[in-house]
Amino acid sequence: MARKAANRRVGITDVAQRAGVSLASVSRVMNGNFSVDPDIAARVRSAAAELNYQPNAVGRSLALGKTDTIGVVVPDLANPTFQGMLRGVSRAAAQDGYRVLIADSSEVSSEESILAGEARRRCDGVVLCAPRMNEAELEALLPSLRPLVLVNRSTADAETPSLVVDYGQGVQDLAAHLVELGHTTLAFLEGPERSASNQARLQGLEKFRVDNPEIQLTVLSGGSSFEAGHGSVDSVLGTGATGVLAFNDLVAMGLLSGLHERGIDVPRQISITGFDDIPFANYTTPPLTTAAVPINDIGEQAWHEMRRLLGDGGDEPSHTTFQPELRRRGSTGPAARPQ
Amino acid sequence: MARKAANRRVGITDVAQRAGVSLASVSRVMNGNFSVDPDIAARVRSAAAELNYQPNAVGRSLALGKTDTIGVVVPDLANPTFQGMLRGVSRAAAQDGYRVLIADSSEVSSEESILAGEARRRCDGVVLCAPRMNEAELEALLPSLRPLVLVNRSTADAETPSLVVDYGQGVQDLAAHLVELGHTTLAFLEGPERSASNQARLQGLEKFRVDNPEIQLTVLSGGSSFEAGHGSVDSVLGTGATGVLAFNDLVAMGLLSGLHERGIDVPRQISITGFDDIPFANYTTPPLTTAAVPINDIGEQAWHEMRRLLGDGGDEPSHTTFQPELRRRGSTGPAARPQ
DNA sequence: AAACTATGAGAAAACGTTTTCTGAATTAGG
DNA sequence: CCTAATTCAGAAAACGTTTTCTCATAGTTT
Repeated sequence: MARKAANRRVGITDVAQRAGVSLASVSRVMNGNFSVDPDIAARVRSAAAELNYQPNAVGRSLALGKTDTIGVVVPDLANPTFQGMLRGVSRAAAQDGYRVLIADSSEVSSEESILAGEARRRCDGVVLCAPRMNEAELEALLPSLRPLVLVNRSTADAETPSLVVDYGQGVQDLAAHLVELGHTTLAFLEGPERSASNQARLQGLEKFRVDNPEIQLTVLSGGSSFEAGHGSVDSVLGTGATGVLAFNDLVAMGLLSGLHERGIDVPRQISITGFDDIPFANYTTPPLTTAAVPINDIGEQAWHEMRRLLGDGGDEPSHTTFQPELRRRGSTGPAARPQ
Repeated sequence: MARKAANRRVGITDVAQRAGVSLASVSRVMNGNFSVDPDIAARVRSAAAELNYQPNAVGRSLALGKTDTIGVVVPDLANPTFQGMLRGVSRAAAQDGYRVLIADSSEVSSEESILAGEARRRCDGVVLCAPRMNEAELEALLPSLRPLVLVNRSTADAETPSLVVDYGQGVQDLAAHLVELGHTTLAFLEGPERSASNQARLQGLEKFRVDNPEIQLTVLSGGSSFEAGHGSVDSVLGTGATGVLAFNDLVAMGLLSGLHERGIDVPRQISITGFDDIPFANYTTPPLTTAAVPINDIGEQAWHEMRRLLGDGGDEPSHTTFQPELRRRGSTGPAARPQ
């Protein structure tokens, strides 16, 4: 059959021609902006329907100077935390008719700035979640990314809103919970060294040390994945700790699994805490005691900040801090009596 | 300070002016397309650098007639399966310099067609994952979405590539596995009735029934979430089945958790199988026996099909079927001897 | 040395919209 | 009944690029 013909996409011009009116009128009808003769409106509408006219978004964006799209940069799409954030942003933005372009830096922090820049050029704004990017680079990039909302990261610049989690407080709450249960020897399985949120946890633990000089606390290098936790069994056991603060739920689950394989009972012999309260933290055996981070809300808030930036920009940019909430579950229990 | 000034974004015109050349030359230099006098090139480059020129992607897209972006429509961003698919597409597309716009229909199937249409208008193509959309609607929508790649769904139209999973075979493999373990009374906890993949499973089980007339198989209505599984404990126990085929891993995990609360031992008293092999299926206690769906690969393949569609379109559109792979793990075991 | 061919820079058209501006018609007011 | 104000359709400019086309210049060839 004829395949070459009618190949060109139908544009506003075709509709105008068919309806016997001008481009301007078609545009007006389609956007319902100005009053236009009902007769013309009807003609345009039917012409558009007959031709199955779909307005071209790119042309529209160019004329309007906006894309109704924001970019979200995340370090790793496989990580439940960032998935949750993305989902929160996406749903909230959709409510206001905005779409989300994703940029997954695949944990390659050198890519982050490039991706963020590219996203910004295609979108009206960027939500940046780049825990590993160093401060100087971020500072330099900042102006060219605006409107920008930072997640899990703050900056000297007061103009850009940021949503951060009080990891320091959260880890102190978890440690206090363990102490309360009678644990006196703790270990912290730390995350990626350069990660901002890892630093925050370390600072929190420093404070904890000052407040609880009698408690022994060892810091172990680890990572942020299930595998990192799974591989840390030996070093954890080496410390003799009865309470382990894992960097996050993923690590805790890995550790849990590793200890299980060794026949070590959790929480009877060792108590474990996670961080984040990812959806599955509740479903491990035993369920994970953790510090819950309202990650969906954070994503939603990130959008709200962005919307403010895109709109009038009325109020001051806000710098919200979210307090993690302790969830006591089965993975922590009373310390075993020193035999 | 001066804030109103220098407000306008710097465009190609500014660069041309500063370098003392024409727009055309700037464009040529920026894209490195044609040979251009080294002296001019240098002038342009330094001008661009001084002004910190960032080419406007929308203008570029309009001129080029392409956005280097594809849309991905998923029913639920909270579902690990779709997360995996999205990630696969996103990473593969990024390799080829493409970006992904996400459209989360939040399980509202009436939104799917609208979202898909909107995504298409903003992008060069659409990867559609809409298990609930009815056949007629899909068929009607098809032409306006092209280039289109269907995931987990096929259509009469041979032109649009599709990536499907052989759920029928997978569920038969799982059932056979249970039979092999000595189970004679099975239950299938079905998913959303209208879901295409649920239908495929039911068909597979019909075949299984024919092949194994001696096995008793009850179909129970359920859902696709953890909660659905968790809430099905009673109806499952009511069937007296010793082997349960859950719609997917999420449902299986919910069921597992519910049975655990009731003090029912898995797999000693009841064996459970999932479907998909989501990342956490391996980390439950006991780990889930399941039919592994290579969801990341599917996403990657979806991109490859899309790339073909966007490119020369050389070969025939392919309709790939992925075979789930049985993963024997701890949640299934020998049937208890009838006392 | 003259004519012809590369080479490459600039002017202008194109992409598909929205919106300002212009001008004609219609209505209201004096 | 005529002028002024108002409404609304169409022409044209604008958004920011890329690319075709035109033309001048420099380089080759006879």
